[in-house]
Amino acid sequence: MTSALKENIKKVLQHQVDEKQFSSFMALMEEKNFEKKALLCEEGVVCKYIYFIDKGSCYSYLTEPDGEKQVVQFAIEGNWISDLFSFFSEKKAIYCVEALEPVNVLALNKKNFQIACDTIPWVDRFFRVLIQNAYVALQYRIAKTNSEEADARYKEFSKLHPQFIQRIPQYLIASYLGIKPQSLSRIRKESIHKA
Amino acid sequence: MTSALKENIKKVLQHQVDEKQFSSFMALMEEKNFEKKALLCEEGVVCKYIYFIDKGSCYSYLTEPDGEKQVVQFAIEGNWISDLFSFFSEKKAIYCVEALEPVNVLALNKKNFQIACDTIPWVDRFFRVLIQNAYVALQYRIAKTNSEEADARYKEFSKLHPQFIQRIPQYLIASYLGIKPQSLSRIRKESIHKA
DNA sequence: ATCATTTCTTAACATATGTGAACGAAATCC
DNA sequence: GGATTTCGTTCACATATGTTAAGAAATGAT
Repeated sequence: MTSALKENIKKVLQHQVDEKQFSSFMALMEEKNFEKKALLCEEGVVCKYIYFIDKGSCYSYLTEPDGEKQVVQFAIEGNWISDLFSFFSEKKAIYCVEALEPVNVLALNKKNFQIACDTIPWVDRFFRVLIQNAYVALQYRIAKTNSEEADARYKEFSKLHPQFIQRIPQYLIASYLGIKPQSLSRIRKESIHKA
Repeated sequence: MTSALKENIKKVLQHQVDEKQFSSFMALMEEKNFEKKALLCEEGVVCKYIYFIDKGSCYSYLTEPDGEKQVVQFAIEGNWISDLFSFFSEKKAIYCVEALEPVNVLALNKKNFQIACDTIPWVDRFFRVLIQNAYVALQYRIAKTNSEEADARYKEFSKLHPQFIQRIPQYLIASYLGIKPQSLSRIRKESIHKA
């Protein structure tokens, strides 16, 4: 259960971490399990944890005034997910995080997050780099969302996240790409013709 | 010259900072001036600084294979801007940052960034929160980009950044919103009719 | 297995945004 | 201050995506 997290830390920091320090970090995390469709964070409620996905998958979404769900992020094994604004500000969440499959996660609450940052040398830096990487990726995603048409965005998404294509319902991928399910269906059909 | 930065730090950290520590931080920054159209970062070149805008404005953009510029961020007095990926990884930048008006900035290079993080207690946290806030805002922006039509996006942008509307050419705002200048012109015309 | 629910596909039509071109206004350059 | 370029607007037409609706396919429950 711990090895995926260790790999993740190593990848983000680009170096190995001390075994004992890693154990202290692990000790601050709670193992939790959720059924499919369970909510890990809920809109309107303060989000108490940031989650590392050990097994399974989830996604976060915003609910529009008209009830539409707008998908913001997907997360599978090895990814982190939360409503960061809510977690850090302790204000009500604006996103929901929902399990797509049964999930096992390591959950870190804010008190333990603070303790980890204060007592384990690389933790502060780890989260800074983690968020930094996410920010950089998001900036690129928005540039592409604005400049490319839907078929190119889908093609890039498939290439970048082939695992997601397998495991995530198309109507959620459509939302993530900013189009309707019918449009994604059309795009997929056309891409088969061309290929 | 220093008061804008002090305000910025206070706002991000949500508390005052020690005067002496602030001076040490300031001492690590270089004052620089750029003419309109000058490049603060250039695609293909490692971006050596992160910039705090003291006076003037800039924007960052991606250049598409067909030569189109895709605007990613605007920055005016009190904002930070850079190609963060390039700055931290020391790899070639994928964005350009260009002055929209003559600008005065405080520029922080990577060596000094490290020194500041290592020697001034709140600096590490300051940059983490800064990036965190930017990440949260971007996530919201992409959700809206995907779910709202161009007229609503423009309306929200005007409301959120009235100063930008005054100072930034429309064709750049159009790019930022993911539409063509002609479409923005049409949207503006229609919004006058309705109002 | 059967039925109910959810997800995906297809089609005809509606609408928003893109494209190309023209023009004038404004800004910039000598 | 006049020449030149850049920017904003408008229009007619092209195209991508949305909408509505129906049914097929897949999934889940009993």
